[in-house]
Amino acid sequence: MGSTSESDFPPQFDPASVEGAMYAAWMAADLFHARADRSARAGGARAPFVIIMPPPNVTGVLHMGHGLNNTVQDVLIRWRRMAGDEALWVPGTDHAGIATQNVVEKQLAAEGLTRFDVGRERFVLRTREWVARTGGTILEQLRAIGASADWSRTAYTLDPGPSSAVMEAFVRLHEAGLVYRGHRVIHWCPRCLTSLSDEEAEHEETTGTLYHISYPLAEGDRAAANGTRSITVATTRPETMLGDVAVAVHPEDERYRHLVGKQVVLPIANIVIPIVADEYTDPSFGSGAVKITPAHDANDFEVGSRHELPMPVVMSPAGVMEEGSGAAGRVPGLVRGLDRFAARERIVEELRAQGRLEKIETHHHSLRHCYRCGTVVEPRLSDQWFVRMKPLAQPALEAVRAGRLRILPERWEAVYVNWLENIRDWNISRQLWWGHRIPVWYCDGCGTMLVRREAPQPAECASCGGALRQDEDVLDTWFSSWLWPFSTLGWPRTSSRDLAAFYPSDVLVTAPEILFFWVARMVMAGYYFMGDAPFHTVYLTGTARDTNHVRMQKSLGNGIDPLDVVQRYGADALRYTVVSALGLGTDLILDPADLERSFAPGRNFATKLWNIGRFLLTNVGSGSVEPLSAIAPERLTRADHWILARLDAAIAECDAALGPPRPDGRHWDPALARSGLRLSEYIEAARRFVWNELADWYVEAAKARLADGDRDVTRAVLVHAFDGALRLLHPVVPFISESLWQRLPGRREGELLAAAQWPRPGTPRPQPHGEFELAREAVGAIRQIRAEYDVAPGKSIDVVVVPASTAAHRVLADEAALVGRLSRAALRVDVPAPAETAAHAVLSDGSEVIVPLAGAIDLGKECGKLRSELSQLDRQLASLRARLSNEQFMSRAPKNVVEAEREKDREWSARREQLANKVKSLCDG
RNA sequence: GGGCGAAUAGCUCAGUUGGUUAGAGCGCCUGCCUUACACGCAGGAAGUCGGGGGUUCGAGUCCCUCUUCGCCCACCA
Repeated sequence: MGSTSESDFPPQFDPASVEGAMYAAWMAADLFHARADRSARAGGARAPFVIIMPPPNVTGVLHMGHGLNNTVQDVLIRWRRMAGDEALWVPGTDHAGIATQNVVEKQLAAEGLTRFDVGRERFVLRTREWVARTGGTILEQLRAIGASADWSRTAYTLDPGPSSAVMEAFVRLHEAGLVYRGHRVIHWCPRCLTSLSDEEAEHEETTGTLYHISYPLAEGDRAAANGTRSITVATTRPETMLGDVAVAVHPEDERYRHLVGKQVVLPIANIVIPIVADEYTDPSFGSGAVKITPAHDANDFEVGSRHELPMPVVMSPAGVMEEGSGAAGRVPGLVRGLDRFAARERIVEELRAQGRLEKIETHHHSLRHCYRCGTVVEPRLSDQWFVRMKPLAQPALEAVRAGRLRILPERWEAVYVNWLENIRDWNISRQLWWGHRIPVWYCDGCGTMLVRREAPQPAECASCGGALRQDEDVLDTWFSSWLWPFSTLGWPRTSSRDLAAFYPSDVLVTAPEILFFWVARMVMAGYYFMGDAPFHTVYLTGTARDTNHVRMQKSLGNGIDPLDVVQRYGADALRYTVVSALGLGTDLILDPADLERSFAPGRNFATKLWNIGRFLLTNVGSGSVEPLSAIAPERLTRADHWILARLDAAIAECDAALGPPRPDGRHWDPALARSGLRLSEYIEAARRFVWNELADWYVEAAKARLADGDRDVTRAVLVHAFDGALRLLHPVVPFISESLWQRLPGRREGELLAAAQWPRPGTPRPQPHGEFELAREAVGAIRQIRAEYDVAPGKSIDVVVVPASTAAHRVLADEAALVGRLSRAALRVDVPAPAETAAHAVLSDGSEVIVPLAGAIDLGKECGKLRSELSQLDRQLASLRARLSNEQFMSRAPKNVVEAEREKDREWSARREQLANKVKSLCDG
């Protein structure tokens, strides 16, 4: 590093040969490691800036969603690190209960085994080994995209620290009465063989069938029922009728009032059940009578409880028809042993045969599915552990309402609030083997229940000395996740320095899908256990989708492997492409079939940046460069002032787009709460500066001056401007920017851009740098004329400029050489021009550009062009003047708007006059 | 069923509290290997801002309505 010879500079950046070494250099400098003692909260001098990484599944592999998400986090962390914060990005992985267990079960299935064949202990061991072997791959992959996380703090949900946090949280909540054992109907996945939380049972619209079945009145009741022989119920799940314990009608439904208290015979099962009245029944739906199956429907469970009805379970955990608890004699041989869906068909057949099937209609409704495997969820009566959520939700709601916590894009705040307002208790026990085992023991002898957090497990019952048996279940994966913002920092050890120095964190970057699963629960846990929200900002990213806007998914084969992109175009190209496409709240649309095109923006930019550096560094050379501060302002040219002003503007735009890193105080100022985190705007401002301003104009202007002008000043300005650009760009394109920055003259040994200071605007430019704009405009006008009249690119032409004012005269005369060079023209100022054999253009200040092109000018065409320009200007002027002479506009519009319109009027008038004169002399003569 | 959001150039998106002639990237057309870059340079074409109505001196921006997409939530069997 540090050399600037041509041989170091192939025309294209070679990411493969640079990225690994660069990452190693950052690691060697320990740049990503945050120190608690430097945090202002622990006596240090720096504001902490903390991001807790959403822990990917430990066995996962990197996909585009991770690429997007972690790029955003890395950009923010690198930005704040440069800005002088003690920046901490905590990485980690999640044991992912069901997901991981499913994978290992699949491996077993390939060997013809189930987890029950190998037993709990060996299964857990095997899973642990597999995780040890393949886990953590994803964290390695994050390094490949440049993630600057603090790897010394890498956490894993099953590590001792986070595990003790889980036990501590469970026990504390239990002591507070917020964790309890509940007996009720929950969502059950017959494939995963576990209960699920409400959030894990996802709705999906489906077209189903509504079966109308007639239940005959019991023999003794027929006479008393005024001739009514049967009652019809409607159901989408006939197989559950075997578990029916009643038929319910609305208490005020005149059609059925006389039947309440009578009994019907449940077909197929041939059991007598009562007709009850319950307000739950909707008289307008179906027949107005509903079958009640308390063990297989959450609503029916409520009805059953109210009427103290039995609750027979007619299905096995795997969804096979069987006589479970309280269901003796209810499941006939006809369906026994059949899967629930096969049983449905068989029962429908049988009902039809018995003449009990009255009607079949299609019915649109939504069914719950397991979020891990997609299986239709079966409501099932069972005993589970729950967390009482209402008390926890209150502070989490308050946080958003009071502006202590903001969610971007803002519209998600309403979703968050709505969920918390209607929150229901959280089922946290899972009938799995992979996870944190519930710290509860039961004594079979005396029935005592023991809830313990201590590591040595209790051996025998304290009251009767009987043997203790630990609860078989594990906790929901999300029960460890919701503690993540503080369990990773050492909680519950209150002596943890990290906890004091880095909690609460700042920004949480994640996908909207887990707003409820994770984000809202983290806020609740933060308030309950730490007394403070875990972060002040939630940034919800969009989703990676293909060109048909279908979410990228491994199973659909429409994914993009970020590592593939890194290999082809480099990590910077990947990151730039992602960031530049990341408008707040917009999805990332990429074409998996055309990586070339999808990542062209990033690849093109990387090459361009590299070549700007290539030119600039080889021309500046390795000799010492004066710092800009040592150069007297009068030595600077218009172009120098201009590019320095543009740099300041770019810095200001980047800062504005990134926004305030944290609220000022405990609450977000409503005026600022929605600002910032506009990553695409930030990178666009930086791109525009380095490409469209520095490269397109200043570097071009500098070529001549490097050859025969004031070399030292030009070199100083080039280096200063490029240094500023690289600093602004570094968070997005860390590898290429660092690689170039290392070659800038004046670097001290070992100095790294990744640790360099984020740029600040310089002092305001003392000279009117805006004058350079007139020169740029002249260049543009001449280029336009050249293209229009097909002047050969190599051919130099004569150009005359007639300035509109003495100020314009001064500027254009000074810059004539530059304008000439940039437009391949011999430029003279203020010489009367030949009228007819020339092409004409009028600049915005009214100055006129005249290009004599003997023999090439089609006067008719030229006049047509000028006339159309004139008439367009006239139209605009007319509407402008209408506005200016409109009383209401003049009295109601704000002063600055009126003033701007007046200024516009002056400029346009000057230009209009010039144009009109030109048309008159050229065309009307 | 309830709630929310979106509709701007061929594609993906910007357009700040209503106020210049609605922008960018990719794609397209024309011409250029101008000794940093063809992954580039220069020039250019392309939008009745989804339809209709309204408020206003002024509407892509605010209101109503229709159409079409998307998202979240939901115990009507």
